[in-house]
Amino acid sequence: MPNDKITSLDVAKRAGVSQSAVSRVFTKGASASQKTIDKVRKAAKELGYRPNVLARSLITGRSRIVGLVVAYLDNYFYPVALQKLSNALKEEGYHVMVFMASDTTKDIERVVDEMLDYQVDAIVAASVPLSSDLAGRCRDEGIPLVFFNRSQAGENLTSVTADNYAGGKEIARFLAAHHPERIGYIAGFEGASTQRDREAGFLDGLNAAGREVSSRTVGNFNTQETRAAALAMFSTPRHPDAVFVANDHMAFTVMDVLRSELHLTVPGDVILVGYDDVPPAVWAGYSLTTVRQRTGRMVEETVKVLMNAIATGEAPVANIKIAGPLIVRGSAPAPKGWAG
Amino acid sequence: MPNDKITSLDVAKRAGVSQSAVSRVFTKGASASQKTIDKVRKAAKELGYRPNVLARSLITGRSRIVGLVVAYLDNYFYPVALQKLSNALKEEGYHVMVFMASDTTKDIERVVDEMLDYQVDAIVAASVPLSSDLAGRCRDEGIPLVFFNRSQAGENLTSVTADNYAGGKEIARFLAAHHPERIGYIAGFEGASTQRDREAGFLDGLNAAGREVSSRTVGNFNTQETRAAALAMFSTPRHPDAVFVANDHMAFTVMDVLRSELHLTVPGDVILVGYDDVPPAVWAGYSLTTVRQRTGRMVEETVKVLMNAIATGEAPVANIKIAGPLIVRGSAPAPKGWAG
DNA sequence: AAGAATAATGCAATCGAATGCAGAATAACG
DNA sequence: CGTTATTCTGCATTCGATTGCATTATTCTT
Repeated sequence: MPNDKITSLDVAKRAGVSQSAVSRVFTKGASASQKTIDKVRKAAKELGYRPNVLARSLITGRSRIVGLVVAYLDNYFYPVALQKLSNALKEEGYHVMVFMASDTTKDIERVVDEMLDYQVDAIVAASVPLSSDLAGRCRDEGIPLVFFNRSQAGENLTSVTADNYAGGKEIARFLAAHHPERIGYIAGFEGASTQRDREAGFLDGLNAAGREVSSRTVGNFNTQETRAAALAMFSTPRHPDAVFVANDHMAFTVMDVLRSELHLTVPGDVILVGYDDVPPAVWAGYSLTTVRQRTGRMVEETVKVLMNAIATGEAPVANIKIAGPLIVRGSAPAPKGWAG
Repeated sequence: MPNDKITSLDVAKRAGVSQSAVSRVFTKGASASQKTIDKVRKAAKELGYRPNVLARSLITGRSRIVGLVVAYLDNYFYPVALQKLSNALKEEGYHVMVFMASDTTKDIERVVDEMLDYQVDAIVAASVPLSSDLAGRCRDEGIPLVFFNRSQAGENLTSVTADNYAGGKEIARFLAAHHPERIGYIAGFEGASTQRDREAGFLDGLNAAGREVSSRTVGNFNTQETRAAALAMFSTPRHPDAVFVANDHMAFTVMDVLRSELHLTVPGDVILVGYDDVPPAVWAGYSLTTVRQRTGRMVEETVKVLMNAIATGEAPVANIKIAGPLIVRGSAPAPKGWAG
């Protein structure tokens, strides 16, 4: 109640200069004499003044807010990414506003509206399918948009993803080297580019090794369906003895089903590989062999693209792919002669 | 490039009304005739107009932004909470801006400054120790502040937490009912109220049952130290056969150490209870008995308190505790005659 | 149908800072 | 030391809305 809103004018009065002078001191790139700077800084400190970002945004037309749209936060991958993104943007003087979107088109549309209302300077869409007209809206408004962990084929949009195709291929090479009897694949949500690319790489890789998938079911990136998919695949005597599950979270579920419900051992009866390398993959209870998503690099690239787009005003169309290594752990040990 | 910034003035022109009229149509609580509303809505739709939230904030003095400070996002508990908080606030027309803070005082101070710069209407501090002068700053600025999942003793601040004391006590009752030989406790970071309250409840509960802790080590809420703490506690032959670990993530680590490194079985050799009920607790690989934090309720209460504080302008001092049930799973099955 | 009460509207000021412009102060230079 | 080139500074305007006030249009009463 004592001090209600210190404005640049208050500081100006106390420092004996004009309001513009105060503004200039706090606007980098503006010119002010050392004497003025000192006076203003001193007065500002005494009053506890800090520029009102919102007011500044109004006139500069930049809010320094980046909108992040996410559908789920319950896949470990996203919180990790969010954390890194937030930190990286902080370095650039930007901040993240979180927008949750359920998967319905209607909802996503509303979310985009809300982001525009807040005048976000850029949008990061993490695994959220923005329709092309929504993406167009953003382009029209001049707001750079990056798809994180999803690419949208055909349309010239910017995306940053893991090199899912290469990863899938590497997993194929790895599993084939074990010379298993039968190879299975448990797919994620078919609409997701991650799913498609991983599978495509996997199939091509198997092909190159003269192998193919003997069994395929769909887990849709959720626990319930994954459990069903695992049961369907492994309830028969001639089940696969090697399986690639499209992401880590599904892989955990599959492993649980194998061990607890079907009394199969991993890696004894079945060797199993996931994708993402989320934190629990390293936990001894799972010790999952998987391909790492290099979240740090992905975030770095995302920030770089965004900052560049904001600076130049023109969004570069690019599909950036970050390759990640295969991390060999207990669920699928290295085959004889495996060099990595 | 075609349409650069549609303002209320553009809409006004097209609808043949004054700019104030447009504003009134989009400001709820303002009066406008049906005719005007229709004209404006139509023009707005045609032009794709939406009010600029930042401009509005400037004059109303409310940004409709809630600042969330978090230190870690790598404990599953926080992403879940964030997701719920974001959704709950969306209902109220607010949005969450995320601020990551490392544990250093300096950094937290900077973060608070940044939040104030953005004119946030309220602050939620999740497990971050805001010093009392920082809290005072917020109070002075009239910004309601809620501690989420941490309480700060003595100082009259608002907090929303689980009823950690009661939870700890219940765990004691539960473990005592197993009549174990020796009972252990692995503590979290001693500066955290969650840690202190859980332990206090646990000790009092044991006491009431005529038991006490035979071994205590500290895991500090992080993996490395927890592993060391577990090794220290269980490397001796007369190790505890029942243990309460201060949170789930540490409990997973402990379980991993017991099983993979010390070749002890859970629950055969040791029964083990955690706290939080984060998603992996239900995974078959762990199947952890734990006390649930009712995140949904906690978030609800947080939002309620904040909205009320924003509306009335006066922050109510309250320490809201949400009790949560003990969830019995495989790591510590129900003892004979356990009713819950 | 006239007068009172209420609702709707436009005008103009305002929120807090950034910035173009023109004039003042300082620096640079010969 | 006089000029010219720079750097500073203040004035006034602007960003895109909201809102108090005065005025006009409606609705309600009787």
